[in-house]
Amino acid sequence: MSEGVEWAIHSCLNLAWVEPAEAVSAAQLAAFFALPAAYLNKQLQALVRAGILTSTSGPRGGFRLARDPDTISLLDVVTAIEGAQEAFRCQQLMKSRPGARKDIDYRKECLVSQAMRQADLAWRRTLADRTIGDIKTDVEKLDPDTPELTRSRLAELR
Amino acid sequence: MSEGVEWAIHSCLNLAWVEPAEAVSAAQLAAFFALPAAYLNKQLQALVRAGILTSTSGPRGGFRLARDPDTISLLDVVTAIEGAQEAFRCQQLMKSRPGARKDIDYRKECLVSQAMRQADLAWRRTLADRTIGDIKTDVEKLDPDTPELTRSRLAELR
DNA sequence: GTCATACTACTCGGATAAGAACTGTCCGAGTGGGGTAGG
DNA sequence: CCTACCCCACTCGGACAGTTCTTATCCGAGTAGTATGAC
Repeated sequence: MSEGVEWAIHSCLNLAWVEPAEAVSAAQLAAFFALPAAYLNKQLQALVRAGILTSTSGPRGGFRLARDPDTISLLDVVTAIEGAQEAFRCQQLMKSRPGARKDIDYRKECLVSQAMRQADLAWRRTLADRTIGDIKTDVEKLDPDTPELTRSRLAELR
Repeated sequence: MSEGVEWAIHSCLNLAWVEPAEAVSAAQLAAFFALPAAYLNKQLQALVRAGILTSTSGPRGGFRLARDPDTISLLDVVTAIEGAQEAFRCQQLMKSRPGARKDIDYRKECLVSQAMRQADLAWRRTLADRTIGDIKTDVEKLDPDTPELTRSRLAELR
């Protein structure tokens, strides 16, 4: 899995902690995490295309959450970066088996494919049940200073 | 995910359908599925290293299941090909956060990492619950001719 | 006919290239703000 | 002093290289079976 997923999730968390009216530039977020700015920008663009963030050009521009953090699941973020296709893609080896039929889509019928898909669904379900808002809340419970510390640190990097 | 995973699972299934005393060469399996022989051989070597198959050199040599199909889970096969490390590897971006502590291993403490690990565990649990023996049985229920057809087809490719 | 021996063909195993995907970088289009000059 | 205009710095966005991982290939070490020749 691309490391951009981790960058994206932590960036969304930071954006959830600043004022919704205020945009944060890719350069600020990159400086915050000590990451390459241009490449992080590339990942954030993917989040914009997925409808998770909105972007603004020019001075005082940057990225904002496009919707409430409670409506952004981890699966949304992962899908935005990695793409929607599942990790295991069936090549339909069953077609090479004697007695195979041409009219069957083995991506659905093959029992191996089904088992792998079932595991993939379990993974997706777990990620879909956890939102940016959840994690934001839980982090604040562990360390109540986080919102204020994050805001001030980002302000320094403007 | 590497496509070798699918090759490996289907190869194990075929090996489960031949006589346990009889070895099947990589060339036979490759011809069966119309796959590149040398590369399939490489994947099967990984299964040998993982203790799933045993190999024999020379004429009438090849690969055999190392143990009962019911004791070989899909997770075993996936792990043999892909490696044991989970897909999401935490880079500990939390360390860049103001108020972070050096003495904490954020690969365990970071809530993002925990959420991703939880999803990974759900995926692994699903794969661990499904064995080569399970699939073998289910396929035979759908098509009782499969064992005999597989054996004879492999014999042709000798 | 039987046994020992050498040979041959076959198989795995690891070392070696080609290709793709991920990672990282750079520059241009567009935008908003601030400075400046005129009223 | 107020306003309109122009310039500039800032930001995203997509096009362009470098690096790592996956995919694919090739050749050598070792082995089992077979043929051959001697006894």
